[in-house]
Amino acid sequence: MDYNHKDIESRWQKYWKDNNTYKVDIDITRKKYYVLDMFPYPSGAGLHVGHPLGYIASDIFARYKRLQGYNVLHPMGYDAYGLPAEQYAIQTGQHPEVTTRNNIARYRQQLDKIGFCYDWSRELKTCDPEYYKWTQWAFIEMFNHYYDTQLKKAMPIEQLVEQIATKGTKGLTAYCSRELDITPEQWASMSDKEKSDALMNYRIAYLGNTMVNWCPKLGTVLANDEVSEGLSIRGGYPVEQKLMWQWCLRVSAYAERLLQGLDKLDWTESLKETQRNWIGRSEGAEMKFKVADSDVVLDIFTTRADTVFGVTFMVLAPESKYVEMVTTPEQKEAVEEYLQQVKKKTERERMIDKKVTGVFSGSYAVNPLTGKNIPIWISDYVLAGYGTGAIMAVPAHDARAYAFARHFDLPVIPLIEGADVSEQSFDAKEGKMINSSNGEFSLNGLEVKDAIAATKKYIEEKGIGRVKTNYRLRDAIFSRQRYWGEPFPVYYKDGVPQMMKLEELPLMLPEVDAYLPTESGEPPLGRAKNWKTKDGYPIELNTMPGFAGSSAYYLRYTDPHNPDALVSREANNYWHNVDLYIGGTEHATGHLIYSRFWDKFLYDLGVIADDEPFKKLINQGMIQGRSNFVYRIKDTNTFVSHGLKNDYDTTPIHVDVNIVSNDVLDLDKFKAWRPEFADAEFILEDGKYICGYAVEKMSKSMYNVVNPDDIVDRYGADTLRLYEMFLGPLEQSKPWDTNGIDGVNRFIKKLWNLYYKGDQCLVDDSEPSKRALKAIHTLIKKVTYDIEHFSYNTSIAAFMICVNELTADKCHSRQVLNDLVVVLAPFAPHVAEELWHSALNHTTTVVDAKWPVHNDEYLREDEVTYAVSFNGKARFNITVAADMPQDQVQATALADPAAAKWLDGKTIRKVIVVPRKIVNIVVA
RNA sequence: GCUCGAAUGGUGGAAUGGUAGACACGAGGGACUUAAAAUCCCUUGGCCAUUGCGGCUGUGUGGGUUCGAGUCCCACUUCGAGCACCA
Repeated sequence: MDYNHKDIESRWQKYWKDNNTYKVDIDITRKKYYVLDMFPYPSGAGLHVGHPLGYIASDIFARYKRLQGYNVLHPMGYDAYGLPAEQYAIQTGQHPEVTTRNNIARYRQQLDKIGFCYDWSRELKTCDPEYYKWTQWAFIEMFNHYYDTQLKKAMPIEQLVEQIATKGTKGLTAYCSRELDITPEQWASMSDKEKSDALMNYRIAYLGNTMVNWCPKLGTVLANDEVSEGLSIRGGYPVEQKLMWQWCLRVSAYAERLLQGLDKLDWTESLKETQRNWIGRSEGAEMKFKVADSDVVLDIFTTRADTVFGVTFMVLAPESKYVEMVTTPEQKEAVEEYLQQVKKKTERERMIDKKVTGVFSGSYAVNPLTGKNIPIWISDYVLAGYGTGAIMAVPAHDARAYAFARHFDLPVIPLIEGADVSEQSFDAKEGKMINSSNGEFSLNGLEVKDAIAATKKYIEEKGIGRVKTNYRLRDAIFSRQRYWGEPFPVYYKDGVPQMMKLEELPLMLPEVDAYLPTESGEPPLGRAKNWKTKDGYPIELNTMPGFAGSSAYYLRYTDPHNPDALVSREANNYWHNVDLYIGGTEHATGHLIYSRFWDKFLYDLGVIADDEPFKKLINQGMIQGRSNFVYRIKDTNTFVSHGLKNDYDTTPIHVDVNIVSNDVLDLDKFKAWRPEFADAEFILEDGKYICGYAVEKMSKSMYNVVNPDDIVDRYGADTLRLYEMFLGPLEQSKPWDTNGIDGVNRFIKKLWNLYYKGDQCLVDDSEPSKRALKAIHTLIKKVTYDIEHFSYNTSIAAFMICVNELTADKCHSRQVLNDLVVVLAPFAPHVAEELWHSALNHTTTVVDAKWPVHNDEYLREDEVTYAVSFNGKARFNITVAADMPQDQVQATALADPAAAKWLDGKTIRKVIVVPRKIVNIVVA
């Protein structure tokens, strides 16, 4: 029989399913290995060939590990909550659950065709109440904990309450939004509402009145990672800053641990760097500047404490709380006008508009080192959300302050020797300090680095300031004004938020009559009937954001049906965290930060055993589209082939890549493609119509989407799997080009035809030749190494070489095929399984076989050819016994008649023998 | 602007500091076939030679280290990614 992928693949997929071949359970006799893919959001468009790239890579690794004897957990599920389903629901009125369910069914169908070894009994969906019960639970736990800066971990809020009640807030070691000053007596007399408000300063999940990214078009707030350059990532709509009451997660409390944790992770440097940037640790000092003739003290943050002597003005963010305190009556009108002006601008306008704007507050601050008065300005170039929202401006050594000073004609005092500040500021942190002395304390002559340290020490001693580390990482805004998300397990009693009890969970997402905000502007849940507790208290109307459900899903897979816990201790102790995580880099500052945060929190609670979720992470590259073009001659219906298009005035038109093969257009299919092309005419070259091409994003509108189903149908899943891996290095982005798939398809056919001639199976028990043994053991060695290093493309090249060798050797040895099939099984499981049973007559599945170990014995050569070179230039070859010692190789090379020509009386300075490669003779 | 990564044939891409271009696509030539498809064989970085062996050159640019550099170091160019009024 000829190789028939349809028959083989459907048969084995059914077998695996019927026999639960890939179901795994805790087995303490075997070591575990956990391989995870970033689960997909099931979009309406289905999978294109780019999606399975990472899944195939992880599947290969999972199968490999299993063959090596590990108990491999390899699950799959769906990130089912999300905006597209909701927007579709708004347009059509169809319940998002219905569209989500349909999309999931289609995804599953597509995935099943590719032959993955997922344990589907562990499948999960984030919108499943049995799952989101534990998302809600984690939120409640976050509400009930604070972050202790001394112990560096989350602690129960009751402990904090007790401390405040007995000792007040003085000396608390709790990470907080702002420092409070409450005595035990005051605490005792506070109302429930006041206490609740106070505690919101400490809770890890808290209700905060914070500046948020509000996207009017989407009608919801967005997290920082969902916004780029002032536009929403989804949709690209403008985002404005707005003060709103929102649920937040105190991710910033974990900034240092999130940063430190990166060091021990096996992730790519670039991804770790991205996270480091995002966390944005910066060491500096917080300093106090008294306001002249007032009790107000400005706290500012600076990384350049050394430049205090050059401060010529102060700047406050327009949103800063200080603005009100320092504005003088004379300046009130001007300040208010400026604040109005700033407010009108969107975040994006504020960023794009590089014009220097600002207004004088009327007040002066006192430089703590010089005692001089310096004006306090207000400008939107200072951000309210970073540091203290107030800065000391040193125009000589900061570009933004310089621009500001020049615009408003403020003085510039250079502090570094030789720095020319007549045209621009000198921002570099190097050079010797000048102009920096007040008689008592001097930095003059010091290097910048030493000056920073000296100043920090001095201001701490004098109580003017303190060393402070700031982070750019902000708390995560956790509320979304949407329908299709997890409801908050929160209700309000006299305006005080209360958490539901665990036994009341899951709090099910209610039905609504429409998915839009209510007329009064409440979120869609405002439409739900009886959205209150049984005691009649109103329930929170916001829902949770997308990252809520994806933050701990990897834990749930290890114990997916547990009704009593997110994950049992037993399951967690066995499966631990993810050994290998594969997914796109687009989640670098979103999911991968939140998940680490969530994990660390659960670790603090003692619920799980590891303080990092993903030990090793591989980012597969994006598969881009490869679009094809036809060239229509202007105002005609005639199309000219790519090579001749320059002779005409043409317009390029995208053409469906599925009717193009090797850039040659199928003319009949083109005419049938769209009615307006039915009577198209063509100008051909060499009898063919050659299309142009370009690499673009894979998308419907470019007609360059390739559906994996079509590939599987035509070539088979094994070919698809091999080809996706053969395209290039896993981590690299590359365009999908169906040209070339014939190569790997031919490989499978060659393999098949090596062992089958018609119906006759050629496998025999003959002793394999030396050549065959060398071929197969080279393969085993190479593939083992390559899988460990995720270099799948070179593995596949190794398979091709091996099969070519075996074909040339006419090797039908059972022993050789046995090893070949096992190492092939991770890559092309269906054809491997078929050969395993039909050709080798095994009764177990290849899945349970044992990974072979290569034997160096077979790789050893009898003779080795060395290239003999003189001064690095290759001249001739010598062939000697493989085990000849190096000095003899040298002697042989020098004694060769060909050497005489090059030696020719010259002095030999050195002879270098590189084992099995080169003999280099250095002559002078 | 700062940080990170990349640059190799017509194309995708191989090369622990050791004969650059594995493997595959495409292209050209040939075999089989009435023909096509499929399959198989040969050639395929460039230039020169091709009655022979072969010779020269070549991994974005310019330097350096080394017996020897695609690989290491320095400077530059281009492209990609991340961050970006973060004080």
